[in-house]
Amino acid sequence: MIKEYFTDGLIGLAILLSIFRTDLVGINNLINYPEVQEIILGQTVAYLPASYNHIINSHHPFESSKHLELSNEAFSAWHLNINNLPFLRERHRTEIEAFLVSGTQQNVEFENFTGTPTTLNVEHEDNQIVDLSGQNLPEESASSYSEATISNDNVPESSEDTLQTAIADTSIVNNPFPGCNLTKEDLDLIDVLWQQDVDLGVGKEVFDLFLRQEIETKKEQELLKHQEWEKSQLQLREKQEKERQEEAEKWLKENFRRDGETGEWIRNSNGPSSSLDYFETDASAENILILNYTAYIDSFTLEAALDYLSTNIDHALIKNLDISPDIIPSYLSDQLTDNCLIGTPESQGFQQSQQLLSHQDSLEESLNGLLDFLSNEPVEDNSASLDQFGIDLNTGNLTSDMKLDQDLDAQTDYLIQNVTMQSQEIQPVANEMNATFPFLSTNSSNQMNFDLDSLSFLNSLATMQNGGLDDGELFENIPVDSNETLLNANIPLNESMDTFTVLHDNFSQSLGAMASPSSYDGLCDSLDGLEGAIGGSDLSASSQNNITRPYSKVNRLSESSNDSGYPFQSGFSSSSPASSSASSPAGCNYSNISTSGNDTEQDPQNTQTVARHAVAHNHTYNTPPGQVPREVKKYAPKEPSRKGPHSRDQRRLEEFKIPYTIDDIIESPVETFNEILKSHKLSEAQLSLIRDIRRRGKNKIAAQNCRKRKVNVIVNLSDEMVDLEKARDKLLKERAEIEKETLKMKEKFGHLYTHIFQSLRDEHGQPYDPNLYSLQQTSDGDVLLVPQSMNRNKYSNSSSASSSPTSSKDSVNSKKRKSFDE
DNA sequence: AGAATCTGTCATGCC
DNA sequence: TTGGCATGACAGATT
Repeated sequence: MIKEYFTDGLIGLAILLSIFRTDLVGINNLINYPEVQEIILGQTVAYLPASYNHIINSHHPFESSKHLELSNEAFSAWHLNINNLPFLRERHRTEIEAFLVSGTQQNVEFENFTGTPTTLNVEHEDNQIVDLSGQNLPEESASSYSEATISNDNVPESSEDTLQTAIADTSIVNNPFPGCNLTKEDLDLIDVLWQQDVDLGVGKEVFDLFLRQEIETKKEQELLKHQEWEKSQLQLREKQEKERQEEAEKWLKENFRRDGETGEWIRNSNGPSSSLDYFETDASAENILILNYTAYIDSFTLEAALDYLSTNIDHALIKNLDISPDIIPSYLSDQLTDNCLIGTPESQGFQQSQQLLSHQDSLEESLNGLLDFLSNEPVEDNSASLDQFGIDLNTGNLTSDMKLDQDLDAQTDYLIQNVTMQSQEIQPVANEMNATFPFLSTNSSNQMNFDLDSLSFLNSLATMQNGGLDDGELFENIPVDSNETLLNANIPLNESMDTFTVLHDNFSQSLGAMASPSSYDGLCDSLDGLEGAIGGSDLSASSQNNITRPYSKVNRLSESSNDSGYPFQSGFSSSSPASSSASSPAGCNYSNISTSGNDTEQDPQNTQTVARHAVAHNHTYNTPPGQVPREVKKYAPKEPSRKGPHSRDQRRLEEFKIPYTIDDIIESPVETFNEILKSHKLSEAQLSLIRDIRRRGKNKIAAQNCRKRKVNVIVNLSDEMVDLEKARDKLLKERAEIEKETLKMKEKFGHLYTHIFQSLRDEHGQPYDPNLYSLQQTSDGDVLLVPQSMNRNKYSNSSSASSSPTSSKDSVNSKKRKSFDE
């Protein structure tokens, strides 16, 4: 009877606590371990798992759902608050449901004895029920419970003397805890607590150690099962990701060729892909599409998402995706029919979508529809689901949390998939791009009303892709220090080129996305080169620049490696005019000399093509990590004036009348070189000179390669550092949000705790003294009113009790004894 | 003139 | 053992 007085309050408290626990479980599975639970929730040694739910369900499935708010206004408000917390809604979509078990004739005695038992369930998104009242008890346990109930019912309530006698008399004969080694003191303690009408939240039978061990074993088994399931899911995801990457890699290889030296991906000039041709020949508009895709997504509001889906998704595309129209929310389907199939102009569609939005019951409903739609999409690793758009349920906005530099991987994955898919279609790629990303289309004037004429640099890019762009032109239009990657979609993109400077950091990623995720590094690498080429990118066909343009260190490195190839593969073919002239004594021209054909990183077959398309990096290797490389000093393009050993060697070669150039000596394979040494009668001095020349030449190339590698390492580390800094910032932000939510929940918990505790009354109708009692929750979610003496015992024994479950159990017994003594 | 940078060379270790 | 590569260190050239 008294318990009925505060049952709902307890339920509320239990739910609240359970929510905390549920959330923690979501954060990390380690939380499930009892030891961790103890750390987080406090010791559970004094707590006893309840088993109302399963016991009653297994024997008396007469529970009826009951809204808790019906019986407690405060809880009602709280319940609503909890449900409306974005913290919960965003992460778990947790629903809170409580069941009040209604008694029947079969268990009315039970109710009389323990008050109204309650079971609390927190139902998760995946329909997994977290039962707050205990685990799945084995059938025997339930039977045991029933027996215990009946047995205890024989004991008159509130009759201490009779109870003592009864227990004393029946403790051996009718031991309610078969297999239990509880001492008489333990049993006495339990009964004293009963008589005090202190709700232990459990029946006496749960003191059965054997039963509790079984429960714990079962719990561990479930945990293991869950972990295995997660593992298999992870493997499945990895497998899918791998397949997707392989496909993308295949596509990339069909259309690109990797520069053996720089690792950059160079487009095949005669590649078979129509999509690439599309990108190139129709370049300006489509590259703009990619860029604006990222820009648009960045500030994608929910309204915009709905608008996009409702106005622009083509049924043809849906067919391609093998999506049944049935799975599309009806309102979307209607809109699709109206706008796409019937061909409503997009501007009109936009208005209609606005009306549509206004006709929705709520933004939330719209969102659910969207989520359903996206979740049914067969492209499983479609990472562009709205979940990743940082949807704020409170505002309906896709928040700017989705920083391009952090989530772009996911977005570009989405983009890549579609691009890849489109490349296989018969239709012109442009049409499909418009179908897939209509908001990127230049026709989507209602959304992105930019002016193509202002995007001249992209035209320049297209030109560059065709190999015709001088290295300086592109970046004169692109300020390179645009570190800010967030872009507000409200920025009118047609204003000026300045708008696109903000996009610059995303530029490489977007283009990388055009290729494939697996090629992302390669393309990004090359585009990083674009990005960092402050001193002018090196398109290595810089022979045309040697006179008119200054060249940097990068130039020199690239020239020596990219231009050369390996001209001596067939021996001393180097008496070719080019080589000879390059290495003539008068022309110790480092910018033209072909000395680095031995570069192991390059693909000799493609060297010439690579040289035309290669984009050099700004490898200012003295720049400390994290620091923007300062402008590369431009060396005068004049002929090297110094009279280094190279020219001296050439002169000595002539003096010795050795009919080979320095390049011949350096570049020839070992076999050929040895044959030359043998075939000519050379003096020791001549041989020594030739060997020295070869050794120095080889070492020079090695040094150049070594320096390039060093620069690359530094650049990569710098990039990595930037990424890590961004990741750190993101995590810090997340932590701050979580702490904020936690604080909020703690506050609510405090209020609720106070409310419930003040509502409790003892058998005399007096409130419990907060100094003597406290409410605590077990690891199973049960809420107990625990005398402070037990707390003190618990804390005094905490160091030894928390080490293992076994010691916890031992400590339970000792505490019970102590409490009994008191 | 001096600092910063680039580049070739040497020495050394490793394969 | 030899040749080649990688790399630190150094010095001269260049800006």
